Amino acid sequence: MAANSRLTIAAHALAWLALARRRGQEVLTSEQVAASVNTNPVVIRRSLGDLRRAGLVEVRRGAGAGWSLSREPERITLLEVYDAVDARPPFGLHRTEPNLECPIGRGIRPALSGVYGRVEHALRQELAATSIADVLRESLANRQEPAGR
Amino acid sequence: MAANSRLTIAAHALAWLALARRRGQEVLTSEQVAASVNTNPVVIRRSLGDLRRAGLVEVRRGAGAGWSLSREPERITLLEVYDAVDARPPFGLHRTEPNLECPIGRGIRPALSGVYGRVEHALRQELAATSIADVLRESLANRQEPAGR
DNA sequence: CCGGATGTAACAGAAGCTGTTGCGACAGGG
DNA sequence: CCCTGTCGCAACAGCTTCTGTTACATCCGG
Repeated sequence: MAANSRLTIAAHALAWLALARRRGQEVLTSEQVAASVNTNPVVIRRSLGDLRRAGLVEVRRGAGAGWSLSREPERITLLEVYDAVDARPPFGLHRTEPNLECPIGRGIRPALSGVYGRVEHALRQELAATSIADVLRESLANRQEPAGR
Repeated sequence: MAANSRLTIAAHALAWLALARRRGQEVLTSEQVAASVNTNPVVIRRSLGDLRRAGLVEVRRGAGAGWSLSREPERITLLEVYDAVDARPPFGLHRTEPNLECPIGRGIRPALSGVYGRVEHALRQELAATSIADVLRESLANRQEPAGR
């Protein structure tokens, strides 16, 4: 499973920030977020750094520093997160140029680019339909009760 | 560009087989296909082997061996090719389990699975809308004339 | 049988992602 | 003014995946 988990990590961090905000805690440190995602704080700083450059979160430095959402979670879509983390597109073209002497080799790349463009568009539409608030709500609805307690 | 070019390679090979069939040449060797894709014949055999297991192409062994389409290119969709080559899904979940003590960590995975499932569904619908015959037609339409001749 | 082509294993190189360490930069509090 | 906690970022290792390559066994039409 070496697939892209960047979008997952970023969405997790944002949902956690959204929940903290709702609970009245304005900022979280990268270490606090990392504790929930179960990874290294530097990984979280990298991810939140992408989101900061995209204007989705804000950071305060110095003592008492931490991260907070730039706007309400209802107005942050997964599409924005997807663009912010710069995930790799699902399909790539030939990594070496096809043989241009061949009629297929000559025209296949624009042909597939068209198809892949439509796929990407459909993917983006789906991501745009879900907000961080939706993710947060779904997460809270889906949490199972602790097994034996 | 380490992205998945498997679908691209397979679609290229199939379009080439479709064109050869239209021209009256029933079978092509992996070497002939590799010459158009501009890669190693073993790469093509791997790819076409996937397609053979999915029933999209047939292979004849022995002398005069080679590959041919199992059915008309109009009836082979890119979705079938996608399933045959077993490309990786665009998004992956956490590679380490999130912290289950945290309300987000507990419910985020099913929440994101739902979103990712909808994305995958949209992607599949787009791929199902394009056939190898479409790819062939688009390729022939898009080939640019040789620069100076 | 022979020859040409496939099937498949094994390996190397390149690239990407994650995790980790280390250190400089920054700012609020004492 | 310094101290301390936190971020920013570079660098590196480990892992995995993908592609390309070589090598060799297997198959089967002529």
